[in-house]
Formats: sequence, structure tokens, C-alpha cells
Amino acid sequence: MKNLETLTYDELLEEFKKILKKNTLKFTSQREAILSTLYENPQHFTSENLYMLVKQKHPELSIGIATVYRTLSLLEENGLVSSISLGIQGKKFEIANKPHHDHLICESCGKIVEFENEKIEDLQHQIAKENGFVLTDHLMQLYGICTECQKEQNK
Amino acid sequence: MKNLETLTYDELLEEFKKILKKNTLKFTSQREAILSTLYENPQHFTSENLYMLVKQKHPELSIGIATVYRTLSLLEENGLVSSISLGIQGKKFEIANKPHHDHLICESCGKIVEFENEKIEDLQHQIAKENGFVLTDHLMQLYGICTECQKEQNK
DNA sequence: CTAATATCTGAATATCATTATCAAAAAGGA
DNA sequence: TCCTTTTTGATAATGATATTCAGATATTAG
Repeated sequence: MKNLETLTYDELLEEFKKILKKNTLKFTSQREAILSTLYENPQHFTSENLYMLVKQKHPELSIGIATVYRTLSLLEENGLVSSISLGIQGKKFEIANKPHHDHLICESCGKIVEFENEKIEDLQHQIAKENGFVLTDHLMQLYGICTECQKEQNK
Repeated sequence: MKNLETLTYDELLEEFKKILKKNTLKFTSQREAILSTLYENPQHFTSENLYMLVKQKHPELSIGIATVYRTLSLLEENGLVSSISLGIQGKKFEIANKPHHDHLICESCGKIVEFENEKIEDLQHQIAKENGFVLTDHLMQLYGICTECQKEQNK
């Protein structure tokens, strides 16, 4: 698979069709609507939020929440979408056509800032190695209070 | 509060009683059974696992799953217990009387190795600062395949 | 293009972990 | 000990996600 970071929507769509074909799955208008909505809105969505936006953007289609869940799982299994678990706030999804990054999350307003840090990645590999693990993935979330919410608290 | 890392069980119990008193809560045998089970078994428990172990260790007590959930929340709010969210595998709890650490998790067998790395912690604070955040907490989980499971796969 | 077949869909229902409710029991202060 | 408040376990409620199923749709062979 090409590096997802550089994909245009058409290329992403081709990637998706290739995956579908490989798994004997069908290309449907619901699946495309979900993919295009994710591509056009590179934010973090809950399943419910995405469901509502897809319905709004594609009023001509009938679409059910179950299809959104099914398609998100499919996309995530195949690396086109990534997710983060936010405890009480639930699970959020985003399109995976951007460089790897981690998340800095405001505990007050829920704002998510993306960042990436190569030094930390290197250290993570080193730690895994020291413990005899082959590293396959990682999750790093920093929690804090953003500038705006700090001001809010001082009022 | 004293540094939890150095606490004996009796000291931990005193800490707990102090917290209860401060919040006008009562010291009950169920609450003590949960705390002592966590102290004597410094592993990672799901609520369900802990519930079963407490029942087994204290057959003389009647104990309900709801009480386990309630007590874990209480302990976590007061820093005596910490938790990690493991996606599909659910939420796991452990007693917080050890140094801060993060987790390296085997995706094959579920084994959890604890580690701590000061350099990463420093970098995390730096990242938060660069983005105007005051850091309150963080979550770092490394996923991989442990030595044993690597051997297993090569059989 | 058409027919045949497998996959998909939405709606409804089921599931599973966690939380809320409530009446009876226990704790702890006077 | 008594009285008030909190706690408890059982059960019901909740909410997010998964499953079921019959009708709709996509793909493929011809």
C-alpha cells in the first residue's frame, strides 16, 4: 500500500476498492459516503457524530448507524482509519491519511491537538527491545488544560 | 498524603480511613476486603476479576459487583488505585502503591510489563508546554509481541 | 445485458459493561 | 443503646456496540 499521507481522495478510493475486492466485499454507496465524509472532514468523530454528518451530507442515501459501525471497523482493520479511546468520552475515529501522530487532549473542553515526536518513538522502540518485545503499535495521550480553559478558570 | 510507594498495608489502611472520614463515608468490611485484595495481589484486574477474587478470599462476606465498581471509583478518585483502558479488553485496575509507570502489552497473550522512562516524561512535559497546555496526566501503552509468543508463532 | 448468487443494508433486537434505584442492613456519633 | 446517615446487594436501567434477518443491491458468469 502506498503511503497514505500522500493520497488524494481518488487514490484513497482506489485503495479502498482494492481492499474490498481482496476480501470479496462490495463497493456500496453507503461505504463510499462514509469514506468521503471522513476524508473531507479530517477531525475526530464518534460513531454517532459521523452517522449524523453522513446523513446530512448525503440526504439521498438511506443509512443506518449499524452500517457506520460496520464500515468504521472495516476501515480500521485495513488501516484507512485510526481510532483513539477516550475513557468516558468514548471512542473517536479519524481518517488515517496523515502522518503518524499522538494526541494532547484538554480535559476541560475536549479539544484535541495532534503532535508527533521522533525522540519518544525511538525511546519506545528501545524500551520494547529491552523487554524482548517486538513493537507493533503504541498509544500515547497527554491530558491537560489548554490555554483557553486556563484563562476561563482564572476568571 | 505520604508517598504511596512506601506504604505498608496498615499505613495504606490508615490513608483510606482518613479519606473516608474526610468525605463522611463509612469504613465497611466490603471496602476493606477490596483494598486488601488489591494490596495482596498487585496485578491488573478487571472489575469482574476482582469481584471474583474478593468473593473467593472472603467467603464470609456478602459482596456484590456494584460494590466493587463503587469502591474502585472511590479508590481511583482518591489516588489509591489507578486504571488503564485497554480497548476491547476493557478497563483494568491496579493498586497505586508503586512508582509511576507505563505499560507494555502483549497483543497475543495479554501479558503486561510495567516500565518507566524519565526521558519520555520530560519530553511529554515539553510537548504540552509548547502547545500551551498544563499537563495533568498521561497515558502511554506500547503494544507488541512478547518473547514467548514470538517463539510460539515460529513453531 | 441478464440472470444467478453472494454480499449489504436498515431496523429491530441482543449483548455487555457499567450505573442508578431502592429497601433493608450496617456504621458511627451522641 | 438509639438515631441518623450511609452502604449494601439485587435488580433494573442505560448506553454503546454487535448481531440477526429479510429484503435490496452489487458483482460476475454467461
